Amino acid sequence: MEGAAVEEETSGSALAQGWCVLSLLHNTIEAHVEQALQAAHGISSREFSVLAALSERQGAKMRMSELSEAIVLSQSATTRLVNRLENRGLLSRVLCDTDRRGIYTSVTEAGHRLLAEARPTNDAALAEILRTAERDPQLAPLADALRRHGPGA
Amino acid sequence: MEGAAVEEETSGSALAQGWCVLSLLHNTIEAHVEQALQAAHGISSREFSVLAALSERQGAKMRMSELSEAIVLSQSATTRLVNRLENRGLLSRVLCDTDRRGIYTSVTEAGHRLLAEARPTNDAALAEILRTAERDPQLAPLADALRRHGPGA
DNA sequence: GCGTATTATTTGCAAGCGCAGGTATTTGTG
DNA sequence: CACAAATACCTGCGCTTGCAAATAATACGC
Repeated sequence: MEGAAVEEETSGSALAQGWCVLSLLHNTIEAHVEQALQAAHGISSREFSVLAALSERQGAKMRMSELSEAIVLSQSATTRLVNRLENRGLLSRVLCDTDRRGIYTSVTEAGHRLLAEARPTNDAALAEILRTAERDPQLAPLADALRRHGPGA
Repeated sequence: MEGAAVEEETSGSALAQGWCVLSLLHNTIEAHVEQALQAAHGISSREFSVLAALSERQGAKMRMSELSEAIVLSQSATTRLVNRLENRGLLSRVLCDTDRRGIYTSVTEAGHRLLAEARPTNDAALAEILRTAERDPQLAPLADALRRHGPGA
């Protein structure tokens, strides 16, 4: 009786309902991962994602505009995010010699080390919150899809 | 032009990779929906979700703490978010008479009207960005799961 | 080469967020 | 009833964000 608090029929479309669930799942995971990363390594979820995204490029570098697109963040926010990480010595800016407007952002040695340290924390937090999510009937379908990382692929 | 830019092998775990994709999908959808709702009705994606969440409760009301849990937001942010919506006349606070600490937040008539107006915008923006997402091989699996709103359910 | 449009990045500003701390109310212990 | 602990909500403060405008460099037309 008391477990049946969420029985709405969602007067919005099925798509809106799905988006609502996706959003809920995302926000829940992010909050959990954020806390874990912040507590263990002093970096935010977004900062981690920047390091992770960059490290997956050859040379671990990317242009500012590419980066902002990759993490879906405004260019101004990306500039300051990179500033912060640069000030902590985790990233460094490298001028592009063929186009002096362009700036490559690259992961430093310290950045690679921090990323290597933080990855297990990230994975553990992810696994933990996903286990929890899979127990919620509303979240379970998407959570499963996430775990399997796509049905066909 | 450079459509084949995403060929990384993602040195992180499969879970981390899945989370990265989920995050990308979420942020992309949110950015798109945010713009649509803001442009057409002057409300943010979060404000819409508050109205939607409340309207699905009988009486269209909820306690502050319930609300902050439902939309995964801190209590302080929830307080101010409700303040803003209250100042616009979309929500109203109702004191709980059995526990004078508790406050029910309820959707006003104007709030219901705005929600009714904004739903089509929300649905259209959602449908549009989802069509786009389904063309991205990286996003397609999750986007499909979202459209079907769960494989089994 | 000169001037204009375009592209890449940064900065000013106001708004929203989380954390820590504060107030008001209820609950539990005696 | 008195008092401490817990609960529900609000406020001060610093940080991050997005939008719009500024800056710097390239590309194009002439």
